Amino acid sequence: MQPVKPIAMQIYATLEKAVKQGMEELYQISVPIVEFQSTVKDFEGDLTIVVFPFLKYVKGNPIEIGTKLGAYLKENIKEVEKFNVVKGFLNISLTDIYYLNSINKIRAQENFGVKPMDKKEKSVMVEYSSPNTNKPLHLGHIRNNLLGYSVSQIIAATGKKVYKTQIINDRGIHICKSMIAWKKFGLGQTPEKEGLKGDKFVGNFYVKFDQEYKKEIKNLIDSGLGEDEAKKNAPILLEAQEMLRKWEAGDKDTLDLWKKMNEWVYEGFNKTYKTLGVDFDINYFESNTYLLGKDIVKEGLKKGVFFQKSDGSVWIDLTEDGLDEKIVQRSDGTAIYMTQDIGTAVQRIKDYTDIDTLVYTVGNEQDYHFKVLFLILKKLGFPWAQNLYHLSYGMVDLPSGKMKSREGTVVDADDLITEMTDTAREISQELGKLEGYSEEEKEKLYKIIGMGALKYYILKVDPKKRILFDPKESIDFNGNTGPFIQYTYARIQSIMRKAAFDYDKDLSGLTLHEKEREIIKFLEIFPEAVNNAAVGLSPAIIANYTYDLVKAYNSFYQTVPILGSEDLSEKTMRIQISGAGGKRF
RNA sequence: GGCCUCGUAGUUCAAUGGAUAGAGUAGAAGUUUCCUAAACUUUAGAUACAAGUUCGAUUCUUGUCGAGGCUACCA
Repeated sequence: MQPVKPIAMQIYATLEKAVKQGMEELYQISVPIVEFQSTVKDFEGDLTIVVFPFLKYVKGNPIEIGTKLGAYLKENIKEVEKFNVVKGFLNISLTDIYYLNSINKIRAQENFGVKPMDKKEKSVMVEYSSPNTNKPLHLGHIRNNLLGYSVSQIIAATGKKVYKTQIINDRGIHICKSMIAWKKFGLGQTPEKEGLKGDKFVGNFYVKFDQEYKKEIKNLIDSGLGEDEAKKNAPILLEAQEMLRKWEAGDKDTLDLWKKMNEWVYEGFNKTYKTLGVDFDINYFESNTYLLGKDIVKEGLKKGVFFQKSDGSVWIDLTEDGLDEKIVQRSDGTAIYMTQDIGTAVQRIKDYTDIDTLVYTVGNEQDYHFKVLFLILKKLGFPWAQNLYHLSYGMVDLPSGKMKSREGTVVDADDLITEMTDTAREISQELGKLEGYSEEEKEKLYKIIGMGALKYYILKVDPKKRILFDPKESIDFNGNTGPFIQYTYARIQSIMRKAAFDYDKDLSGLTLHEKEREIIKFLEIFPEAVNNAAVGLSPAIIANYTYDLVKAYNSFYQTVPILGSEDLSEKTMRIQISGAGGKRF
């Protein structure tokens, strides 16, 4: 697995310059780009220069060109120890001294040398989660939350300030349904009295509403009504709609109940967020934003970006961009989802003048919506409109098929978290790994391990791909998993505790094991991996990178025999490597 | 119908246009005087199909087949 190929980064610039100069001297041509890649195992060398592209500029045999170039590099660059040429590939071996210097430089750098993506230093706002307040979080939210939070962390690691936000869908018919059901069937009940998490408590009433609604429909049909008529005229639905009208009119009792039920839900959400390890800097509530955007529509109409149909509805024509016409305001003058999103984006830039980039973590079923949204904002002429990103992710499938709340095939977030922790407990006890810890410490560790497994399992997959999630079998603790990485990390820490050594020892004269060089190569490209992940909005890049590094480390310590304390050379080097790598897992 | 995304070992996932397509797991065979064996080593196993561009294609283009999504005056 090589999402980012291990290439000795620190010598890049030197080599690139030398190659260009070499081609100039040898063939009197200038090559604009030098292509590097890591040398494939089975061939000797650390990094490889691809000669083929040079054939565009100079006629000749790639092997001959490679050989001459290799000789030139060996002559002029002291870090080049030797070289060989296979077909059009010039493989270069670097000296141990180079790696030793490199690891020292890496150690000295803050954050392992991760550089900001660009120098503008504007901040970024990342939106994720965006739940409805009528039911608990599920597996889909877990992928959303982990992706959004992880991307926030990655961008922050590149030196930018990140604002994490969620937009909470706290208004609308769905919450009114829960409210009506509570009034009818649960008056006086509270989550505390029932011993339930607040979101579960409210979600149960949503389910109850649906049951009652179905019952009423059936009764109406039995009394001779058509199905569509019955669906529209079920008394409990009419009550919910009436409640929504009251809410919009600002009726005090309705608002009080609404606030109370939402508070219960938030309390439940916050517990889940805390366990997942995600948090937010700002919350936006739809009850505050759902009227936004209308003034912008008015302005856009004036500018001619939008047009009005005879019934008064407002549209934008995107046929030139290969899309359709899209409505942005209803004929009765009210806002729709799109209007609201336009307004909210503008509002966010107003609220936080230091941001110029918005990232939306939303499932790929809304690809079209965001394509349109971004296009509209561009046409409206906002300068930041070119920095809008939809972090689109695939659905989470179950072995039984798609998750459908109506069919009861939803995996509840809290249940899943509990199950992961339980599995971690079982396996740990079976292996007897945690003897000597207190019960409290053990429980804490089970949670860390279980959540590590879940997070890694979700994040290692390319966001845009669907995930097949088998709660029983898919989550493993062996192999390419979170616990495997955690375990390696723990071992590295253990070395750090046991071995004392001198970081400033003169390292000249040491020789390196082949696998040590491999590990150093990974450390060298760590900044690149982070930046790639930030640009691609893909934690999977870092997950896979980390796994490769950990695997290289494991392979190393199994291969190289432990030396006596009198022979510090190899041991010291190894400890330095693990020290540098340790902090980042 | 139109548009978008995805098709890689039995299975779950990798691979800036580069060399012999990598890992985990499941299968077969091994390793423990060793910083914690949740490990390591060996072995078998795949690019849906067909054209095209290229020195070179899992990657880019087109078509076919298959899976999913979007195509609301819902959010």
